[in-house]
Amino acid sequence: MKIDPNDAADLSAQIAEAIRDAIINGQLIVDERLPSEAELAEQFDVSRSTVREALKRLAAQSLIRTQRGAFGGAFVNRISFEEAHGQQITTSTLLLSMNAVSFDVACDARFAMERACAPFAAQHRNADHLATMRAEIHRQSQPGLSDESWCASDVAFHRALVDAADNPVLSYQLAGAVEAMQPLMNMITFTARSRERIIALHTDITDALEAHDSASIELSLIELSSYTKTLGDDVIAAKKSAKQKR
Amino acid sequence: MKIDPNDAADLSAQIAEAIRDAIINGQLIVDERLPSEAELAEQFDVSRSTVREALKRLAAQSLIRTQRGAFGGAFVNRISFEEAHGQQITTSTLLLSMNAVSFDVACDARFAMERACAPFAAQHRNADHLATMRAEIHRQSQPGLSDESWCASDVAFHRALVDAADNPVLSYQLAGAVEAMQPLMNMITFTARSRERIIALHTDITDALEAHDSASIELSLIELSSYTKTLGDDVIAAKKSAKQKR
DNA sequence: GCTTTTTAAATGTCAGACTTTTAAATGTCT
DNA sequence: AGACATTTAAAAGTCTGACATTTAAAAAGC
Repeated sequence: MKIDPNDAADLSAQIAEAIRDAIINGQLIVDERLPSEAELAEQFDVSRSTVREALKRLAAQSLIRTQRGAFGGAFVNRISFEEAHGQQITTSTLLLSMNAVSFDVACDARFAMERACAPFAAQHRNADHLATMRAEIHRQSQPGLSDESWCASDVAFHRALVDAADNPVLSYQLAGAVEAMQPLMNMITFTARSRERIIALHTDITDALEAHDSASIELSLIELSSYTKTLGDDVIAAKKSAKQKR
Repeated sequence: MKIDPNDAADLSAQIAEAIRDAIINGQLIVDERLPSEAELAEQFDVSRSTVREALKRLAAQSLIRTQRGAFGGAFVNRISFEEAHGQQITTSTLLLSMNAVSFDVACDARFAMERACAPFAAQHRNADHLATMRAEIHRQSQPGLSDESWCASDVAFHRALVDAADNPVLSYQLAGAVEAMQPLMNMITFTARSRERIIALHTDITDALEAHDSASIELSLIELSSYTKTLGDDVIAAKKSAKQKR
């Protein structure tokens, strides 16, 4: 593990990179303890503060965890799906909010990926998934449900659909995309009529899932996608005309 | 921006979280300059080192960038698709290598997401995408191509297919998954016969893409997925029997 | 043999100094 | 007046050394 003296980057960034590389190509294995900060400082010939900044960088990416006290130190972290999922959400959310991604593009991506789950979900769904989805549909039917609760229930419904695919890799990717879309979805005010339409599609999806009918799930998702895009575009159009009036 | 004195976490983690939250709910906007390290230290009533550790955490997630010199400082970063993509690859790669994800599960996820691109790719593909894909097929046909070059060409081919969908959100998610699968794909030794089969499927995909025939693309991808899984399973079976002999 | 106390190693935090980088401000020359 | 060189100040980057806190093992006490 060496650092390049010609590299223009900061020392702490170089050290973080060296350690990250060592983890990625397996020179450091999961749960292995790194040398102490003092030892690393000596190895890299830098001060302890510099080593610490490097370690904080790695900790921010869940590559290591630190433990205080005797026999503590920095350990290579086994990154869990949950942690990776959390990072995905943060990154995707910011990406969408900062890059003027159009509602349609985000919506297309989200439902396309969800559609990708359909065949697996149709195959692996169990009673729990169906029960969750029906429960969320029931909640969505309650009159007087706030927009916020509606959106939360919508996420829960789709999350159950994704989880039904029983593929952690897909779940992690998808759930990230679904949640990242939430801020955009929250712009939409769901009227009673639009809710009714969405609930009908949710019911279709759940029925098709119960019948192991992947093709029907996909069809309903396509409809749901285009309907959602319509709603989103309406909101945007309304905003634009309000701006022109001013 | 306050920190909770009852929070058990480290100060630098708390400060990083406070600033991250401020960025996410838009209290700090893109390209806005944060107070200097000295000012932040005073605001949060901690030492400069602690502030610096917090800032390094944020820098590791591309949430801020720092610039030295007068009128430098820490600025809220507009996270680009490319950066997000890079983080995705690191995270996904580690996730797969550390969590004993089965080849089949990873393969399913990868091709499912790729299949999700098919309708959009069929619609938006242009001559460039087709040319890239045909060029990669040509490269793949060269006898004596190393396994490494074969895999690189395979990635380039699928990347072109994904890019043809013309949806940056999909590209970013997909390309991450495809590249994260590479270490697993590299375990496979591609024989002349298996290469021939894959090239035939690549050709089918490209032809279907040219014909705007989304359904055929999906069919070929399903075949490619199951064929890839067969190859992977063979490798795993061979390893197992070799182990038993020992 | 169990409980309590001690101890040492490690991270977390702080204060202060010095170095390097950078862009604006100032000065100088034509 | 404009172009170029120099100065300067602000800010991040780094280093040193100290102290606080946490923690688990080791030692002591019963």
